[in-house]
Amino acid sequence: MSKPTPISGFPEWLPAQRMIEQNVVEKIRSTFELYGFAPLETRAVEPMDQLLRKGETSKEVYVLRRLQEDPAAGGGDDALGLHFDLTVPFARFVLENSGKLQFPFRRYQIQKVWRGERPQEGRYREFLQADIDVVDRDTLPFHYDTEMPLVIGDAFRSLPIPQATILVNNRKVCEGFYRGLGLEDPDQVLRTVDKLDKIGPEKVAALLVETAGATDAQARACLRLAEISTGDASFVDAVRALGVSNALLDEGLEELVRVVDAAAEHAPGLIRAELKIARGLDYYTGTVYETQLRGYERFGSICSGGRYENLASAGNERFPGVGISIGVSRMLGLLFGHGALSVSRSVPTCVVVALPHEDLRGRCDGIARALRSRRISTEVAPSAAKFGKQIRFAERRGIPYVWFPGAGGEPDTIKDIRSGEQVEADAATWTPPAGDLLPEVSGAR
RNA sequence: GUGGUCGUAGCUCAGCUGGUAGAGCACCGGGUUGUGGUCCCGGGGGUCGCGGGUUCAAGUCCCGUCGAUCACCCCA
Repeated sequence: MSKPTPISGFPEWLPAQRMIEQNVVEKIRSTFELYGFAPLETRAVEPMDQLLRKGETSKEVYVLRRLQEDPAAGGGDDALGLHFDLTVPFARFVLENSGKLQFPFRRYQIQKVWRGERPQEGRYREFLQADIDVVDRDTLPFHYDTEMPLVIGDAFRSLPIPQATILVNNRKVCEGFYRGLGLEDPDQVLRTVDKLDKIGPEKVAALLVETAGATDAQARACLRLAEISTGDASFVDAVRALGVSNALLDEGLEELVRVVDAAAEHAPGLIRAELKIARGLDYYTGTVYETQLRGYERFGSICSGGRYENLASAGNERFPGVGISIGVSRMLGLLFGHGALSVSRSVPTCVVVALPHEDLRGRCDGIARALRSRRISTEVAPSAAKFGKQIRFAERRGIPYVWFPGAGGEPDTIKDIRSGEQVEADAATWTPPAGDLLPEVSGAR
């Protein structure tokens, strides 16, 4: 049998990286809970018609099929697919369980999702997302739109990663502006303007004239709007200066100001109003978020979301929501790729108990048990090799301490192999410095 | 899903116009007969991503495929 090879787009981390991931996820999770988001996990699969309810994303959905299956039965409305985000399954869950939930309902979900896209650095087919959403019945107060970035800001500040900037826009601003200009197809304009960074203003203007029925003047105005980017509420003056008036535009500006002002008060420097960002998903109706990491701008957003007015609705019931999702795998993949994250050791072990002789394994196991009973991660050396080798066993793994059972009635000793310092110790009482108890994750090298 | 670039030891790479694989680091052993990291000596390890083709002969040329990466699409 030949050597197995990776499957494109399905990353597998080494233990050291997995420890970083677990550490990062735990910090994100605790931040979410600090804000009162309740834990939720939904199944990995959804009926295809649920997944395809919004937008034409069908080509990226992985379909579930049994090996022994009647070919004629596949592909119906009841076919199953792996979820490609956590918002759509959540919307379904809310509709299904609305009678058992209290509203406004705020929950977090940290789960794998799957997309059949072509992988690249930081883009995978199987990846982890950490998502928060708030939904309410009929209407959802706007202040939740201002809260989302603050939660994310706190989560990111708890991690040893480069500075994150959340870019915010509001679809009402764009749509209102375009309509105020007299453009009939705001969605088409939005899609075109979204290409600004890739193809440049000249080509966008030409495309607007070509595909969205814009005049040269209208196209120029759209570009002027897209240029606006401010860290405070001054974007309003910049928009007003373009001389377009429209009720929806006014509403959008007012909302966007509230988001920016809230961040200015609680998390200065976290947010920029960036009027060119659009977001691909078509269920967003108001606020939209994207997030860049300093130094990693070219890799795009590692955390995005927005306001959706109609995603969770069935019959008379309607549950508008707002949410944002951290692309954990994407973020880690990028940082790993640039050597920007490290752990103090490659295993959880804090202490290796040296084994002087195989006959003493029982005594060494006892020492390990005593340490473990006080939550100190301990393993006993694999074999009674020379002490030099046993120390090297620990060193290779970054394990900071080696415990030496005392011979012939001598007291035990413990050696910090980083400093070489070795002192007497009692397994019933010895405790490592707080910083050595668990592996420490840090940024850069 | 479409197109481009790349793919030699665990890692970084060398291998000229085709002549059946090499270095540094890492790893293992010994010097140092039970306390590592330096130094010296020695050693193991490669179906040259995989499969097919051209050729007397392919790591080297051709085709396919898988993987990585980039652009498009889309997006975490």
